Amino acid sequence: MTGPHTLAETERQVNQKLVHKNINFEAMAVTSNLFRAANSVRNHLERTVLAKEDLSWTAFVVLWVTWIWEPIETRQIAIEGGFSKATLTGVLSTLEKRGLVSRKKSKEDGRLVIVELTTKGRKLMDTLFPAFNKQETAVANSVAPSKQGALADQLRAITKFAEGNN
Amino acid sequence: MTGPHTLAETERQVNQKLVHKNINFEAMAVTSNLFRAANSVRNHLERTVLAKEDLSWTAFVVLWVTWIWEPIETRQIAIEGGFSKATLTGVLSTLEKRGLVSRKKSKEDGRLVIVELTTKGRKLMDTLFPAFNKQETAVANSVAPSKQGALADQLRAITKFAEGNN
DNA sequence: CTCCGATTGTTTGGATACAAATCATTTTTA
DNA sequence: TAAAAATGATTTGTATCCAAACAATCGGAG
Repeated sequence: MTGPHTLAETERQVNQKLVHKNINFEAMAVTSNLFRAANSVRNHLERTVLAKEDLSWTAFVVLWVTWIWEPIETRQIAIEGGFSKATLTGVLSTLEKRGLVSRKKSKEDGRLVIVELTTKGRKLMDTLFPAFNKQETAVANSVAPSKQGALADQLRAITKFAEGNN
Repeated sequence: MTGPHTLAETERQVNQKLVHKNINFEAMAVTSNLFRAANSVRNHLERTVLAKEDLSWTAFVVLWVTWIWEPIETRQIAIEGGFSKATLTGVLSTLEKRGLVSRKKSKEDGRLVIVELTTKGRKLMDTLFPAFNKQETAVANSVAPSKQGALADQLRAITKFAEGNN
């Protein structure tokens, strides 16, 4: 009977439930739309770009970071990509099995593992990233190009705050 | 030796690697900062608000949606919360075991399951959500209050585009 | 030199999420 | 009305991710 609610309906209901509770609605709108946007964009990019190469989101991020920085130490990939060392180990093994990256031990420090793209991996990124960026462009153009720089700045500010350990 | 890179270093390296490839850097900045921001905010809220109640992110979203709309059908919780029915089934079972929500079959349609908060669940949300919203406010105030409405609008526009099946 | 603590990558165990198959119920079709 | 299709929640199997424990290595302090 009651189908999914429109955004407007939801906001009305939320208001009615919370109006007497001294809630900051504008802040709520910022964060909830932040999550919605990030999820939908990720799904969009996975669907339109990554699916046909059978790459998970994290696998793509690993390839991307490696592409930019290679040769790169694994710990740095994890930091740059924003996931744990444990996750990285698994993803790297998969990518290595598929012949897209190579691991080798560091000569200066036997604890470190150095990662590079293989020729195959580099060739993949040479075509994959432009396609990815084309979709990024389409997504970003949902807001006027003249406003995109400011939007990125605001998101940076939010990240900076949230990463400070409050 | 090479520590984690600053944002500025990363951008310089990316530019150098891609400058000859006709890449839209501004669009790239929008999406990458969107993901960074969403992740860090989610971690921040989990750490500062949800951890002490031992609630996962999804569990909190389920409680929130139910709180606003109860009594509510499960399929609607899944749509509103943005996750699959399968995921919801598991989370609901956990929350039910902890005495925070109750399930009952619909009388009009035996396939449907109706969810409500228990008194305990309602009491939890009465204190938990204001605390949550306080952190949302702190996060949102990373950008000037006068700009927050526009930011939310831009994020809505991005979501709308990315959800259209292109 | 030799311990001892720190650092790094991997393994292990458990949580989370989803697609596909399944079961129960309702609605539609003939 | 009886069979078939559709709908909804759950179960099952699988993939992803992380924290904590672990093994290997490094760098000092004595």
